[in-house]
Amino acid sequence: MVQRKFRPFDLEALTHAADCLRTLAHPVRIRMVQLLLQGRYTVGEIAEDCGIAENQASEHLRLMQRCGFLSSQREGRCVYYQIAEPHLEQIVSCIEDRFLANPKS
Amino acid sequence: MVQRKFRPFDLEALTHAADCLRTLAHPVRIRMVQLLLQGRYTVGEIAEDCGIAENQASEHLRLMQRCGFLSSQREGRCVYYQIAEPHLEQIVSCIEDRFLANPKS
DNA sequence: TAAACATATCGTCAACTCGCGATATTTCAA
DNA sequence: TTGAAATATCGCGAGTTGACGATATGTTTA
Repeated sequence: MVQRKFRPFDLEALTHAADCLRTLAHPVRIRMVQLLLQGRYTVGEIAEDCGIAENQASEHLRLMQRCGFLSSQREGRCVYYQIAEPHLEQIVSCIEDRFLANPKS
Repeated sequence: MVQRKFRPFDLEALTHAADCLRTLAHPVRIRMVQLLLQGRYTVGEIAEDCGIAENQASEHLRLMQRCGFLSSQREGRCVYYQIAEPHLEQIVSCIEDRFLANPKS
């Protein structure tokens, strides 16, 4: 019976949320997160899965790392990326439920 | 023990999901959805809550209506907007959990 | 019908995004 | 130490987004 209190208009928090959402709002980046929810992968593996060039993959990954979604470690020549933001699973799950589950308009 | 089957790369579905996400990825539009989750409101009321001009509010509302998030009816001079996509509550709830609950970086 | 109100649309401009080729950096192997 | 592999960064150009003032449309009241 907890009435969700209606938040004040916190422009800064809303802007931060919007920035992070926008970071996710790209077909390739959603795909990358789906892949990385399965485990850690190198830039090359991710690029191949998404069918894009390595430099583009690197750029997308950098954006998502910058807003805290991903982290990376270098191992030898390769750099492994992985999910760093635990809420991503829930968020992507919502998106899958609505947009990627059963093809509806 | 259901291993979530790893989806094929469906560019069209991913693009649609990304388009809709991008529609939500704006501080004012997130706020509008939060407000409309409480009930239906007119353009003027929404504009005032968000602290923006009516024409801008109208534009934001149009974008969200176009991708199926909102619907509207005219009643007299006023136009009422409301949530049309049931999944929005869940999605915004995820976003609030992560970004709007307790102020963390 | 004219004026006022509520909303919608248009045009413009600055800012940002994306893809892409070129180049740089880091690491390993020969 | 030279070259190749893996990744990152840069610069450009086309396209998109957002804010905003101006104008248009639809509705009610005088």
